[in-house]
Amino acid sequence: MKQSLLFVPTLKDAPKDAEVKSHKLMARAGLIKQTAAGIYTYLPLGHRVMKKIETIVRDEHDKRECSELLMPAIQPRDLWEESGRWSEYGPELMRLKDRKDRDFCLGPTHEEVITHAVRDYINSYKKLPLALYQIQTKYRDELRPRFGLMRGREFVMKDLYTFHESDEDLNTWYEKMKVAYTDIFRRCGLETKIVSSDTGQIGGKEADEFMVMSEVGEDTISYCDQGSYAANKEFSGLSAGDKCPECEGTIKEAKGIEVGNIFKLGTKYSESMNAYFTDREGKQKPVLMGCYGIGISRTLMAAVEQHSSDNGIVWPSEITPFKVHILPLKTNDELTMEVADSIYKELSKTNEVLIDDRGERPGVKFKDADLIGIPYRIIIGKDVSEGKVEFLNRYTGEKNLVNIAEISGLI
RNA sequence: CGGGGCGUGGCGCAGUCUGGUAGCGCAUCUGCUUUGGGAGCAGAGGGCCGUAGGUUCGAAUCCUACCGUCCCGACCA
Repeated sequence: MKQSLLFVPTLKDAPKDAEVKSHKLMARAGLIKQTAAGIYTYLPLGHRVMKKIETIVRDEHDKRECSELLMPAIQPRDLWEESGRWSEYGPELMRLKDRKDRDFCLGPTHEEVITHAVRDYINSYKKLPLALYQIQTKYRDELRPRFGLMRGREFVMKDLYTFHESDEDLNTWYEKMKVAYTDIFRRCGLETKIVSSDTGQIGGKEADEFMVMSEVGEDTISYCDQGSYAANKEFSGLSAGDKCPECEGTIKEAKGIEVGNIFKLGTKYSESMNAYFTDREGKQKPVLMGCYGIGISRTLMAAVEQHSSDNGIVWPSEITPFKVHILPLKTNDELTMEVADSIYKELSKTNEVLIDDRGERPGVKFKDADLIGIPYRIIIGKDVSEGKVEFLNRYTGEKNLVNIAEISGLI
């Protein structure tokens, strides 16, 4: 891809309303642009990374026999009356009316819609289990949107819903998805800590959150310095210095970004919304449900927060918008452009390559490239006349002058 | 929703206290010179000063209301 055609509006100065590092960088690197409070446009580079994250999410779900579907963002009031949440949810629910004055809401989550979608079909234990997910834009009219993509009023989320005939089966899937989530975040370059949590507004029995340790996190995690115990401080009530409830260790505290959560919903929605099936004994039972969320846009932000300095991002390999960045320093030099073009064509056969074809000065190109954060950089400069270009590995910081012919072997 | 900021060309800001009709840096356009870390010189274009009222001969500046936005706190992927 030619950089001149990609639309990467980089900024020298961060917009003044950006506070945390990742927000500043995402604005400066031309990944996102704020449209309203808590509402953002994903520019081409940001969008590419989002798609990479979504690809990983789809891969890890599909291989565990989950099926993707797509539900509406606009949801009718009736379904929310059935679950009781039209009145329970409060002002966070974005409500609107159609021209006939009927009530709707913009979905903050999809338990109602998914239950409605499957309840007529799931009439027997033979139809279970079932696992359905979507990647979709969610709406929550937050009291206070915050920190760029960290807490938006509109955000992209993956939500999975599972349906079971027994607790054992729900537990099996719950554990299976726990592993899937850890894998997903690891592939996104994020190490997560699993902490047990309250079930909150969604309701249900048991829940775990996936936290990325970070200074800018909104949650405080109480964790054991020796064992594996970790919980959201808000619910556990444990503070730094307390004894671990599971072993001899001592509790410590850290800030975390919640990038995912999983819930055992039980029968909250199946009972209220009449999703019953006939079990092996011929009895009518409410179907057991689980739900599992991943904040896709928040994961994007967490990745930037973790993999950056003040000068720019260094993308984890699986979610980088491009793998290779070619910088021809003199765009008006024939040899430079010839070499740049041939390397570009060669590498593009098997890689995503961005070439900075703009007529900018070297300094501008370097600064922008640092910001944008593509892991491998090929600089075509002075030594091109001797058949050499510079190869920079941004993970290691290693810079080498290499023969043009050797380039493809290094990627 | 309470407390505190901020709103002036695309971005970052000065000017507001003490009213006199808008300025700086970057960016943009033209020309020349430059070309390995956000170039130099010369010239040019671009602003309902958040909105609406009010005070005044005169308002970016003073008063009132509203809107937007950010931060801190109470709720949440």
